[in-house]
Amino acid sequence: MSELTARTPLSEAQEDYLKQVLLLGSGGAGMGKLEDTLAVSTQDLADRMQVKPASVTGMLKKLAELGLVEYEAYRGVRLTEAGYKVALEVLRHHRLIEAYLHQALGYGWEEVHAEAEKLEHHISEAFEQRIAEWLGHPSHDPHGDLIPSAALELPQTIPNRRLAALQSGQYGMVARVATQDQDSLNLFAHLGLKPGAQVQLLEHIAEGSRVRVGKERYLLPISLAQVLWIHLEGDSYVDPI
Amino acid sequence: MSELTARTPLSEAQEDYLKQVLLLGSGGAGMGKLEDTLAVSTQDLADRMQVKPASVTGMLKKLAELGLVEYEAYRGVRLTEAGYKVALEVLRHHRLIEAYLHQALGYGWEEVHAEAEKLEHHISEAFEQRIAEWLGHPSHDPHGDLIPSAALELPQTIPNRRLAALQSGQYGMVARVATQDQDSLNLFAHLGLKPGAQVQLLEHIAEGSRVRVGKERYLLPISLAQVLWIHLEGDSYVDPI
DNA sequence: CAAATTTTTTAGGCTAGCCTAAACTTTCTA
DNA sequence: TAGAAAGTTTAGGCTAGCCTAAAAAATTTG
Repeated sequence: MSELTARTPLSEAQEDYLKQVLLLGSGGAGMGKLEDTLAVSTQDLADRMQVKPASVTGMLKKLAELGLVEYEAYRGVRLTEAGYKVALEVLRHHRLIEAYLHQALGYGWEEVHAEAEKLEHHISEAFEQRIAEWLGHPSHDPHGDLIPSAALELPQTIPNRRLAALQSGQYGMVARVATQDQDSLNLFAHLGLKPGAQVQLLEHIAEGSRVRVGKERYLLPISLAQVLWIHLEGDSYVDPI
Repeated sequence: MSELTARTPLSEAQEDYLKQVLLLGSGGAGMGKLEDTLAVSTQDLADRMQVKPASVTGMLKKLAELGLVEYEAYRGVRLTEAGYKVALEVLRHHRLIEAYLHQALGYGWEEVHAEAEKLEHHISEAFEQRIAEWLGHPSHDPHGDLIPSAALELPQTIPNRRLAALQSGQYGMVARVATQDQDSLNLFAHLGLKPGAQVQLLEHIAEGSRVRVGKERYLLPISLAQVLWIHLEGDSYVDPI
């Protein structure tokens, strides 16, 4: 209805806002269809964009005029079909770049986010295509996040669980490390907790979650246990201590 | 004397201005030491930057305050030591990216300029290092331009000659294709006139320069003959017609 | 060497995106 | 359900980088 499909190229800031509306609206979990997304509050956007709420309001009005979001005062914002496509495009760039840096240039999986964040707005479709081909059209980036397809669609996501929601004894495979905080990423990398790693929940205590990774046992603060998504495989007995 | 070595990160526009001061100040030829560069006029910069002279004046004043250029009203501008380093860094990024796109991702040598132009300001030192390593620390980009070393030094350049300055019968190897105009690049690529190609000058006529490339004969407009730099190898007889 | 031409500068404006402070809703809670 | 807290908007400002028009300086030329 309201899409002005007229394509004046978007600014970096505009693309970032759209991306964050998508990420915030999809909840922590996978990322369903557009219909499943939630409205996002100005405040949440302000936090993510490291910007004051007043600045967000201004940008949302602009994006609404462009037909990229539906914005209703005090009731949050959500993407239109057009805005959704833009957001997915940016996300595809980001995640393809991460995968490429990791696999082609030997970056550590915990290092790729920052570099991709800068590059995602500046690569051409040709570049996107070439690295996608080089990578063999991967479905996931090095953090375990889904990469939107070239047609800008997201495959259905397998339901995983946060480590914080596991029960004592359950184990599984790290499916996603859903944080962008560099310190957290470094810590996860140091502990070997990257996508694909086996991990077992020992117990939840007040300070966090005790886990076993290989022969090591660690205590993960709650905030970290919240961003580690586990693909469950079963239960098992664990030797005490 | 006047360098404020304080490193507030430069804007994209500032980096571009510095790069153009370097390129314009070095004349068409190689690119000597800083001492050998000429002062560059506001007008020339305006042409290159696709901007009005008044805008250039403003930027030059800012760069002068930052200690990156020496600027004297009506007498042009030249880089300071600090500005020279910045310009070389940008140039290194640009040319390494060109080489990488060509060699690692299969871009045509005539396609790489535009993509590199966008990326050069957005890559980290880590990225620079990794692609330089992947490439084996190349000395030239796909257009035959010198790549500044990691220490930001330029090796001495071998004296070549413009095609337009060759005499009938002389032949040699294309050393550099010194244009950024996409149409010209496409034409050169179409004719096989890329760095490394053998070419012979048949004769200069009013409309341009007649050349032989392999078994083909072409007429190059003067403007194109001016940007094709040839490494001379000798003379030889050519069949008429 | 003075007049014409070119180049450069000044002055005033514009847009994008951010800011703060203050004024407003709306929502939560006792 | 009233008052407090949270969230949102308005209004006015700032910087970067560009613009135009007109003034001023330098250079070229007859």
